[in-house]
Amino acid sequence: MRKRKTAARAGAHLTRERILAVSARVFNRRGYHGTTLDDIARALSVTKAALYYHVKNKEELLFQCHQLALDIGMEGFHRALAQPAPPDEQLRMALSHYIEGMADQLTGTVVLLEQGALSPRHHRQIVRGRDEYEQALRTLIAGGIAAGVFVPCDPKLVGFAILGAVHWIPKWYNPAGPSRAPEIAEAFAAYLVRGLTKQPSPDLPAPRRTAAAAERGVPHDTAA
Amino acid sequence: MRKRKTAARAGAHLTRERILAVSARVFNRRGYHGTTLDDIARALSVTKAALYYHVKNKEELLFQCHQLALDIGMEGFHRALAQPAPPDEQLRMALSHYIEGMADQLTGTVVLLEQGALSPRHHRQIVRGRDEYEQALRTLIAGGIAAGVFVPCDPKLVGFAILGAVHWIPKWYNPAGPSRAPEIAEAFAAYLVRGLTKQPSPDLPAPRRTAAAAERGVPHDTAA
DNA sequence: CGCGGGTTACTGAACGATTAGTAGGTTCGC
DNA sequence: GCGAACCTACTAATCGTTCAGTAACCCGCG
Repeated sequence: MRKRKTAARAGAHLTRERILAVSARVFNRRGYHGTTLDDIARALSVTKAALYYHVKNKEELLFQCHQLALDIGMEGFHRALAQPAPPDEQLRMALSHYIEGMADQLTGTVVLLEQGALSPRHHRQIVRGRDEYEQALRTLIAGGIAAGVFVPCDPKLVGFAILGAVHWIPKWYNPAGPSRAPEIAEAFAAYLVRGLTKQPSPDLPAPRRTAAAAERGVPHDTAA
Repeated sequence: MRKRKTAARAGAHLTRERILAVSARVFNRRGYHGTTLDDIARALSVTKAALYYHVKNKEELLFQCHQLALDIGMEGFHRALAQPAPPDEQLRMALSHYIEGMADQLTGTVVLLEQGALSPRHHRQIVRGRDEYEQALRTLIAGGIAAGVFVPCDPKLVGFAILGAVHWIPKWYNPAGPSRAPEIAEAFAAYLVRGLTKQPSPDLPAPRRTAAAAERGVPHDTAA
């Protein structure tokens, strides 16, 4: 796909993966336009010019982040739909995969956060991918309703609610915090699916300690 | 609070409210740093310098947006908690008020979207307000669990899920679109509360037409 | 009634800081 | 000694902010 040949050289600190992961984190924290290439370079302990050896420009960096996020999301969906399971179970799987992927690989990337940040060509491509993802989600929800598993509702609005909850995760997720990615994925998927299912499903995953003890929050973006 | 005396003059197109509402919309679309004062001025059909007659600077504009969003949120909570109603009904009221307020008054403002955009003083103030709001939400959820109305779960994580769903609304909400604010507020509140309640609550508000017909999406940030 | 000082609500132009992107040199492993 | 990987130092452009001016309007004074 790209010119990578013998890139895993000796002192090659800078891999495409590392650059993408760090960029995504900084983009999420400070916004695309609020992030300077020096910010990213500093987070990678290199200079700005070193980045330009690996990536074409800043916009391309953002594009790759979006593309990766979409790929993770779609992969989760395809896996879930391939399983012979009821819609609620499929939805739970798809969401769980997406959330874990976002948290682990990217520390999250927000899809199309800032309009006008991507070039028109890239914008179209990402919008197309995002629409596909949203369609898949709505179709799954509508199917669940038709099958009598889900409560009647507007799949579009509920889909937006689900995506909002998931896309917001990078805003508060702290890899060093008390909640690990799999735990979050499980809790979110359970809660978000439970709002749709007709049958009273089993209890949501409870916190490790008492519910009251969990009220102390992660400071999230306070601590930076 | 301000020096406004006879401001409702003849050609006074520019009111504080209008500036805030328009700024919030543009900030939400393009991000804080991605928004130039010329963008906002153009949306208001004035020049950039005219803005400086009404507001101190760009950062102050963002601060006011955040403050207004927090005020709307907290007001909804206080109203809901003042009612002698069970936790699920209180939560529904609080969320509904917040969502309608965001959509109507501001077309939404995203709380603390870009770190480092606010001055340290303003940042502290908004973080304090946001933490209060989150605490109120978690306390309400925890209370509902203790009262046996809500399913056992982690109030912190579920709270994040709810806030994410709500804060994401400005990203796709289109005042000219098919879904009006009260409808969205009702659907969201119902879905988000339903994921918590033990008793199988009545069906979610269904779309006006068939569920399948609603699958055609608003193009949202495609159309701009 | 008119006229003049004062205020409100802006405009256009400029400045200064920031920052994406570049040009060209340097180091290090093979 | 050669090229991959990186650095230092710069440029060009954007954008927040300031500032001097100005048109329209209000109010009191003669």
